Amino acid sequence: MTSSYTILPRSFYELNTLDVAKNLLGKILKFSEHYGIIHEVEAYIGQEDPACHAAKGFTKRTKVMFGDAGFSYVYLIYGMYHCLNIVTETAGFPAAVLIRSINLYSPTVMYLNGPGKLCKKLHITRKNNQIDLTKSHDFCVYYSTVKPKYISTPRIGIKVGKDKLWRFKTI
DNA sequence: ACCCCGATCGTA
DNA sequence: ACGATCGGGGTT
Repeated sequence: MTSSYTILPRSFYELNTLDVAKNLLGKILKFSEHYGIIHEVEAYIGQEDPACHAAKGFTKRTKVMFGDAGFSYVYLIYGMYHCLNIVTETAGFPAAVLIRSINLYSPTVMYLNGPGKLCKKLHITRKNNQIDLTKSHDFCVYYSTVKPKYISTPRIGIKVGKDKLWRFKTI
């Protein structure tokens, strides 16, 4: 018996960010030899969202968020950890989904909670920034029919934009 | 050149 | 509760 994986196409990421975030729950993140089920995400939406890096406008760092959906946005946080995001919506509208935790199931089994720990374990760094996840077969997200139930909460670790319930976590 | 800040995490 | 550690972005 064979199995095939479908890479999520750009159209998956071009929807509004809250829907993309929820839809990413249960999908399979592949990076190099690592495979994990996405368990927790957060949405960062546009220049009006004070917690979104793009609230500062178009800069060398945020330009990827202003680009096409489906690209990786990886940045260094607190001088020692990296965070992985996937760009959403249309070019010109800066938004992304932060991948906060995954259930790693291959080649090792481990629950990676926290965006910094996730990137450290998978060896995702700024070198993996601005990669087209709809084209790469080494860094992508696979389709899955799983539709996990989830809870919505404020985003973690931010000082502004706490009123928005834009964190989605599989129950 | 200088300063402040931060989508984190491990330790206490 | 707090420090580690450094790049981004604004200011001088």
